[in-house]
Amino acid sequence: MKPQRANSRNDALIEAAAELFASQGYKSTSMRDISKAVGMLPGSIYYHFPSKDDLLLAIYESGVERITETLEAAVEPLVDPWDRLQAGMSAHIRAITQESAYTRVIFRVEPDDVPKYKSQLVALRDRFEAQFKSLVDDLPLAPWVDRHLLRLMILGAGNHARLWFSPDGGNAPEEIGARFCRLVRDSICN
Amino acid sequence: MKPQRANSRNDALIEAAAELFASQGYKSTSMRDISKAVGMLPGSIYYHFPSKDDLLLAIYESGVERITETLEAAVEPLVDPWDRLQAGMSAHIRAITQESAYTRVIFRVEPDDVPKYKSQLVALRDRFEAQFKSLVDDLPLAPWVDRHLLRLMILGAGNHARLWFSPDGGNAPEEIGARFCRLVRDSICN
Amino acid sequence: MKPQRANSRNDALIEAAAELFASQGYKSTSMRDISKAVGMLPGSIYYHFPSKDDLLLAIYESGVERITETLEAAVEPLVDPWDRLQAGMSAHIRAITQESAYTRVIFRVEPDDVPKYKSQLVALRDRFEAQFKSLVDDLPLAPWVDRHLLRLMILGAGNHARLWFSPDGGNAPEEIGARFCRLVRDSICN
Amino acid sequence: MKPQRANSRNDALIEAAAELFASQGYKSTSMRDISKAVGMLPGSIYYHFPSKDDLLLAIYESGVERITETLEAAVEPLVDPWDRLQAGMSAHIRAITQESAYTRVIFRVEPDDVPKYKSQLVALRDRFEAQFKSLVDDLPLAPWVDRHLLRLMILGAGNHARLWFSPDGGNAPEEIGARFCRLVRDSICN
DNA sequence: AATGAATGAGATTTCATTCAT
DNA sequence: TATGAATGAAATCTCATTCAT
Repeated sequence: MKPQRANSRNDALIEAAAELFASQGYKSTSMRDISKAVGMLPGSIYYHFPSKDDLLLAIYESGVERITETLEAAVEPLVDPWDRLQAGMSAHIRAITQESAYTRVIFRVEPDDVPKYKSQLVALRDRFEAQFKSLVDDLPLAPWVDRHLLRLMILGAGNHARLWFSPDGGNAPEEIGARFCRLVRDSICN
Repeated sequence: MKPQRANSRNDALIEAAAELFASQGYKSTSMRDISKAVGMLPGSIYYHFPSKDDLLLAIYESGVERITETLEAAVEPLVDPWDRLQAGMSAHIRAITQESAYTRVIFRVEPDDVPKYKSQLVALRDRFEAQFKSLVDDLPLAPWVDRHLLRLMILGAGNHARLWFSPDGGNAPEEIGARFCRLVRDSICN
Repeated sequence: MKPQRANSRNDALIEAAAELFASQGYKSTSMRDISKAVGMLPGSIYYHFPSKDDLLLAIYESGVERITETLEAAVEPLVDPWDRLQAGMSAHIRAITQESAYTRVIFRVEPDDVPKYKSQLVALRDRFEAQFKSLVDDLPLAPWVDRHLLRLMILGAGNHARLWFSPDGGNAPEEIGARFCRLVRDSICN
Repeated sequence: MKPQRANSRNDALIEAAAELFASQGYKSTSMRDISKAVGMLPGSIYYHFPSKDDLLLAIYESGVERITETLEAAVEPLVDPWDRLQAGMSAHIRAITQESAYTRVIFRVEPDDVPKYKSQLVALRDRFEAQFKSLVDDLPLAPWVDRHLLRLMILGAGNHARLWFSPDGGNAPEEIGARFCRLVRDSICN
């Protein structure tokens, strides 16, 4: 059984691409940028991936796999629905702000940017968002609450963190997740 | 009394560009696309705008002007802080989903896409977000509430609507705004 | 008799163009540059000149007229052939370095830049250079001297001043002309 | 032992560009012209040089290297200062009129044409001109002679040859150099 | 005499991709 | 596995020029 050695360049490549896609966007990142970051020539990338679009697809897939696993792992040991939601929100924010570039790419690059794989990318995003469905569905909520909209609000709030979160100053993702959760949960009125 | 006719082509141009930037993104929209949409040759655009970047900046400026005015108009006649927040959220969602392309561009195109004007674009985004600050600051809230984070949650929830809102099926922006507001305001626990 | 009023804009135009051609070169100067310098729109230039090439031709013609007149005026009152040469060299250097842009254009812009008028531009240059022919022919020279080559040396030395002459520091054109002349005339050996 | 074959296309490219810059000027030569001359597509040039400006800089550098080496080689075996000057002038004229296009470019294309590299181009020109300094400084001259001006005269005379030299009719560069030198050296008066 | 708007050709450059080695 | 060289299409932008008003 061959060790993962063969994939080592492959991994470096996809990782460098993820970093660049996450920070500059998909269209603004050229194959040359990626090749430079990983110390190859542009043409060499095509030994590993058939096209730039496929590179993105691979990153999306890796990213979603990671974020869903992370989320599942964070939520699984907990029982109380609110605890589970809070853990989920924290994991979401962490993934979007601190975790590897893979997860950041998912929210930085829009499926529209890659018509060829648009449906796949949308499906991958959905796969991630679906995890929140059960978290919200399990909550004991007042009957008037629109669970669908609640889920969208939570996701929006989390995704938005990508734009304002700063790792240095202030709070850790877990604290932000907790606070978000409490804002949603408790009556905030005076 | 000569009407603003002279500007009519200019307006058509910027509007077509806004529409394309909003739907395809900045990088994916070529000057050729824009020129075709408005019935010019690509080079002719440069009579009106010195560069593609400047075109985007103009759209951002127009867009922020519009959205801030819309928001101000929606909020101004109201007195009760929660009513004002709800009106603001509704206006936000409407601007992002239904209103002219100008406002949609602001949330579709990221400042990173245009390094030359990044700081200006960030400042324009900030100008819009600042409007929510007073709306949130005026709310009568429990002392434990982090108003800063509350504002970010509201903005995130609103911006996210861009990705899931469908004009045909379902609710109008105003209804979504109202529901979002209630989710935030009331205790949702059972 | 109509006053020169009608030509006033025309003159400003040609002068601005000369200034730009002299400092940036012909190809590097756009009609827009010229129009901006004179406070017109690019299209308006075409009321005065049928094309950019014609503008250059007019400048060349004006320039040669001026420089030949200046040279003639400098030389005419003198009788001694060496005095006349010295005066001619001084006038040449002054024209190339200090005088109006018209004369500077002649040596900055090469006929090759304007195929359409190449022969005319060459002829105009020649017209100027021809003036030196008689100056050199009148010199009392040793029989071994190649007057043709002497003229070319003198012209080359003078034209080259365009590249190193500095109006602030150092000598006036007249002093340079005198020194050049003496270098040629006197035995310079020790 | 592999020969420099890898560079052969590169050399062809730079050589073709030099030929075109020398004959048509920098601005009048398009990348398309160059690519056609060397049998590539325009975009392919950018594999070898990052920009047209860099192409010119490379040519300037090669050209100055060649001309300085040629000049040094011509002068080095000689001892008598006047012999050395004569050899230098001959080499200069040959380089400017007959030698490869590289050297002709240096005097055809002005640093002003490439603002980005203006200072470098000026420095390269200066490097060449500096060689004449020692040639002139070593001459046994009458005390009244301005060696600085003498050098400028010699350089001007030589550079000017670019405009009138004809390889077919008349004299070889060496003969012109010799005659120029004698004009400068001997008293030319009758 | 000049403007405002546009044209059409062409400029430089970028970029994903290919392919022989 | 990767390189070196190139392709071909398309991108942004420039520019001399035109023309109705």
